[in-house]
Amino acid sequence: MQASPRRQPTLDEVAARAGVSRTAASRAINNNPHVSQAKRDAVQRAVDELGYVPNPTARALVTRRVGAVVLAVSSDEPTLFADPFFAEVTVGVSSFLEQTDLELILLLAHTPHGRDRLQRILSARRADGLMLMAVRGDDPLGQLAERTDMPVVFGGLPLHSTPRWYVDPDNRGGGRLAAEHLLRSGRRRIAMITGQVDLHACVARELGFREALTLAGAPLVALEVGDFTLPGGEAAMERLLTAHPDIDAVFAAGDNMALGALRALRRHGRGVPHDVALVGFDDLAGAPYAAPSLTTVHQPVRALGREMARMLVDAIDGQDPNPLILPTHLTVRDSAPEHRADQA
Amino acid sequence: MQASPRRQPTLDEVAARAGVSRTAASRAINNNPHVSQAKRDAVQRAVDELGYVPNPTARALVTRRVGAVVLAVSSDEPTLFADPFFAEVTVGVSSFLEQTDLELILLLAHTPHGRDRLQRILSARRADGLMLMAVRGDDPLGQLAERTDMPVVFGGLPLHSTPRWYVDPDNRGGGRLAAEHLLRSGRRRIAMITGQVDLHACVARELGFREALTLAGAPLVALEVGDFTLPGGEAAMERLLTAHPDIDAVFAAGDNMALGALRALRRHGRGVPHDVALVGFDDLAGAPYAAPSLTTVHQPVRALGREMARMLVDAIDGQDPNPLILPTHLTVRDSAPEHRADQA
DNA sequence: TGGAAATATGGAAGCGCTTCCAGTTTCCGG
DNA sequence: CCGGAAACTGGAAGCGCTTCCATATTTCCA
Repeated sequence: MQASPRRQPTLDEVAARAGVSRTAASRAINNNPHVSQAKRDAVQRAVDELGYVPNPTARALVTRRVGAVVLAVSSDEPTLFADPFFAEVTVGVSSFLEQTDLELILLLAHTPHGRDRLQRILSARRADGLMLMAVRGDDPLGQLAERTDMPVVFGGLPLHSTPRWYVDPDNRGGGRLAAEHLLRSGRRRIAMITGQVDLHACVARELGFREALTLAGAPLVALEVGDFTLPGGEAAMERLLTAHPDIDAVFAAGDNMALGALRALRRHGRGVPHDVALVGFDDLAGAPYAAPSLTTVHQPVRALGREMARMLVDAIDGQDPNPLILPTHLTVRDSAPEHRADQA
Repeated sequence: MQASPRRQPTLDEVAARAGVSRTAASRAINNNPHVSQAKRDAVQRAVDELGYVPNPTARALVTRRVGAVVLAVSSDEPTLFADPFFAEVTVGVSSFLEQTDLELILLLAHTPHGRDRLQRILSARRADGLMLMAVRGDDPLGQLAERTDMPVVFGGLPLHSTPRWYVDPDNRGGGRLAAEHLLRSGRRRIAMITGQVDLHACVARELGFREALTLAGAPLVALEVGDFTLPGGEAAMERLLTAHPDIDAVFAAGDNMALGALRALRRHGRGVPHDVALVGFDDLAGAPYAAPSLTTVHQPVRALGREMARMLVDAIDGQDPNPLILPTHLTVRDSAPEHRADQA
């Protein structure tokens, strides 16, 4: 390995030094079988001596493989990505890609201009594949993704269609778990705080939640809409408490909203879980640290990212991986214990 | 704009259609002055009709500009990036890059293999510039970054050297603010929870904190080491309470650690702020939602990312931007109010 | 009105790599 | 010792774009 030479050595120089043709050098470097061991060794030596590193751009030009994938998060508020949820997904994606030689291009498209950029990236084939997170019902990204011939993996289903490749947590099942748990612990005046209503995840969580309530013959006393943020959850809880002061349980479709709700409950002097039991969704890192610690539906966020990446890589390799639903489970903590008596 | 043609049109086809040479077409597209308006228009028309999008790879091959920058976060635990802090920085970076036509390559280098990848990216010039976050004292990335001839912007100073380009919050000043606040509110038995000791940010925060204590003639009763995580802060607080049950104030060098500490304090029945006042650092989104809400040193995290990106772009453009220290300020909330009496 | 200066133009040479294709060599069984 | 299969080898043709350079064309002022 040389100490940063002024100019990167090229394949030609490697070939010359190794005393082989450029073709042979290229083959040796790419493990193409049509080279003798002798040349292979000679090339290897030359590579080491020169500190040669193939120019990915030149390679991409001819192979038509860029060696990069895009993870796009579309939202109106730039803040969305700051949600630990996305960070965790990103970690998952990245941890899988680390095993490949694909790079991760992160695209936070929160303006029309940002979406244009994604559009351009797609039409210019600046990436080999695309992961799309949490597409809203009216998001043009959905159709945009359908039109490209680049493999696209959805993280979370879009609202109105079922794409070929997606990874989705079992939102419906998770919603059901939350309801069953609250019912089991004796709650009957149950409300819910959902997220953006045009997000499949919210619809599914609500659906599952309602399902279980209906099965038990319990009503959903009220439904308020938040936006997956702490202040959003807080405001929704405020509205809930104003309109229905007698509720004894709340299911928030996201931990952040649950944490926001917790604050509103605290301010209103409602004891959690004594007066009101609270269940979140996500099981983010902060959930055990809330006061009281948050009972929540756990979804494997990092695995979600990892599997999205794996699926995309498979798709790029010309396979046709199966869509994936990841299991959720309930993590019981203090904000909604098994039995009401535990806390009363 | 065509409906996704089987093959992307090339510059040659645009030129042919516009009835000009390829050279002229290229110039028209790149706003090179050496083209007549007439040809410019003709080319524009052809571009529109064909839905032509320049091939960035081919362009990069000749211009030697890749059109991408790397944001690298190096750490042993893959979890680090999941810290809302980094997510927020990323949002800042991304929001600036959105105005340019640079792409953001995210590299979470938490294994030796990950660092190799970064190394390869640098030597293969797969990016035009590099942003490096929170480099630890012994991190090989530091030297690696010095050896490359690609512009490198540091987010947070490295421990032992002062790079040419960096953006750093005023950690020392922030530490000072925390100490002054605690002293002002009448605390005297003060401890600190720092992060990794080979991180410049921690050293600087501690330095500032100690400075202000010394100036007031107050001792630093104890110092425990955490790792910027919730459990890390919790454990550090446990140790603190065991060894020094009489402390009446704690400064945690990060909000996550402060939140962890809060839990330990709660478990030990210590009232916050009545028995122990708690000050964090960062002012993450969750700080106002803790119970009690967290007094903390605010640092402009998103601005940090934005300025890193701006600085890098300037550096890539051949300018020599000045390093930047961003101001911090104290956000007073309930965990450490102005006056002890407020809460007693 | 005559050129010098300014402006426009396109041919051709690459950027660094992969890969087709047409040979050349090597290896064996007959 | 021969012929064909199998294994190598390297020349050359691009991938799609920018840009140098030499050549037109126009402009403008003395």
